[in-house]
Amino acid sequence: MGAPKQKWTPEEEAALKAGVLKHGPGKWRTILKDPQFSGVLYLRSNVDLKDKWRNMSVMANGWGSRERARLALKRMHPAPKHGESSMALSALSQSEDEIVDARPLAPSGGSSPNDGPKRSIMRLDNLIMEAINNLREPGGSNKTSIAAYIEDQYWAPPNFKRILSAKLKHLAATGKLIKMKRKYKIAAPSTLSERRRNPSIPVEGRQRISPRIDRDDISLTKSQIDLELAKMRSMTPQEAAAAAAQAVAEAEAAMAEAEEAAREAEAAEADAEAAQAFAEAALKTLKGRNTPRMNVQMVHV
DNA sequence: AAAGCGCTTTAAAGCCGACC
DNA sequence: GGTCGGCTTTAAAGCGCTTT
Repeated sequence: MGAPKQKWTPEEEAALKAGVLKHGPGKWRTILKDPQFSGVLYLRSNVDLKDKWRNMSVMANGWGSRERARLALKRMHPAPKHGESSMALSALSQSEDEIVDARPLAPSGGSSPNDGPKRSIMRLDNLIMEAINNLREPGGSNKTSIAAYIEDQYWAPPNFKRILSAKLKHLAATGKLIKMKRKYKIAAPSTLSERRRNPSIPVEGRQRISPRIDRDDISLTKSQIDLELAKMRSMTPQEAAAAAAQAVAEAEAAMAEAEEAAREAEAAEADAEAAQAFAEAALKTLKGRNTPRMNVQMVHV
């Protein structure tokens, strides 16, 4: 790894958001060539834009930073002491495990995801095995076909592909699946069939689950993004360019205000509680000042 | 050109022993 | 018992290469 990390500045992030609003996600080269954004993004490649957008999307889907997780944890379990922290974490991970592997995937056949306890506990591990089993593809099934099968049979969360990738990687690493040329085969079918006969057999021990997955219903939703993109598409190129430029300017101004608010909060650190209340109040003020479009963009400021 | 994947870097958090 | 400092672990973020 030769090149040092090049951290994204708020201006670059704002330009990226505006570029995606104007051209749509996936048009990274187009965004880079756009003179409106090239001045800010001249240090970035199309791949940089793709990666950053992926990370930002992850944040928007609720895969928050550790800071957010830590704050949430503090609110749930205020200042766990030495020796108590493991208890608090285990309680948290338990609920998350239920949510992550169980909640998002429920049968789609007209029934709601809350269709009763017997089908509420469906683990992604089992679904992957089921998909590979039922697809019966020679040489195994690739991630796309597995995802297609599960999405066809069950309701999947917006970030399902990413969850699936991580899970496939984990299963391959633990030897439950064999990966060959991007295709996955079940390594130990006997174990699976035994588990089917006796569903009480745990698939595996409690996994450490990231807190981000169960928050895909907060902040920016896909429908909101689609709505905004549809609005942009209905505009003339001039209107779109003007709106994007305004978005960049508003985002920069909002971020400057947020930074100022943070500085003021730090100055009030004599009382941590008071500082936190101040930051939240400042955030509300910022959100209130922005247009509806900006509210979408500023969700995870 | 875009997407996917795997790796490294970095920073924060946790752990633990030494010291007062 | 409390705290300080060093070490380890973990996960986000960024980069490079490969595949589609």
